[in-house]
Amino acid sequence: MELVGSLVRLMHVLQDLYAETSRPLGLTPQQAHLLCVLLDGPLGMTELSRILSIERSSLTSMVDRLERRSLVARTTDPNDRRACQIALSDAGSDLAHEAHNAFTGRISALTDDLPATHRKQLIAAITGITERS
Amino acid sequence: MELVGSLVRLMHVLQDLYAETSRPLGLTPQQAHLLCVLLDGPLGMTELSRILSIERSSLTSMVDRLERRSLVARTTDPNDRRACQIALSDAGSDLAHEAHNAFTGRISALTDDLPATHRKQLIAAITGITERS
DNA sequence: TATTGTTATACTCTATAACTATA
DNA sequence: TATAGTTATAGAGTATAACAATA
Repeated sequence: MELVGSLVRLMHVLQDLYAETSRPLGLTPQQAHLLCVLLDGPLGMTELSRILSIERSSLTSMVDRLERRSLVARTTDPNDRRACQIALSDAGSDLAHEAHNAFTGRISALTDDLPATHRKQLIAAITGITERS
Repeated sequence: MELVGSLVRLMHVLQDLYAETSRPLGLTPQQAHLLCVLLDGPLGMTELSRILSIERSSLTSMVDRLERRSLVARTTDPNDRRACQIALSDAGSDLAHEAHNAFTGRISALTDDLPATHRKQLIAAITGITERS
């Protein structure tokens, strides 16, 4: 099954690229991921932990570190006094956009020579894989 | 550029799957990766750190932990008294095969409904991407 | 001098278990 | 009772800088 090997190699290549791209921005890959997820809007801890596939207690310390750097802020949820919403600060939003653009640029450079038809097929195949997981 | 988003999602899906598969074997994803790399034969620290994309000092502690569990062993390099070779023990080899088979099974399950022609195209496209990195 | 690998140190990531406050 | 989030703790991953031994 050569496809499996290809996918695993691709995962590692993208992981390395993600790490190399995050580092010069002063972010770990996990921090970059968190910030980019928040680009779609604030989220509660439970929802964010689900999206990032980490325990809530692990997320607490990640958010602590990012909040100390004023990249995110916890705000209270008016509808549920137990809950909080994690939102990007202005600086966090800028950095998240910067990271997102950097990733996009780096990955585009790997794929920009694919003809449009192959590109469409590739998107369809990958989407099929990720939707089954 | 929708392709970039697809690739990033794929990376995260595969990372999660890799972690979920490693855990019940008592391995972190990084440890599983290390053991699987050694399936092709013993390697020196510098070469192994290059393959895993981590610093040699980080690798030292990883190998320490695996050696404490008797999954790998350091052997001296007869040609260079500075160097060592990291090799799988019998138990480490068994576990590496088990991990490899588990990954293969899980990823196959995501891709086994692709027709052979699409599969070939997908392998070609992915190989093109990874070879450029 | 250059290379191989290690040590020391400091952070970060992560999970488990126990906890508080609110629903 | 159940859920949202935190705290405490422990272990693992990682990088940087300095080092020892050998090439």
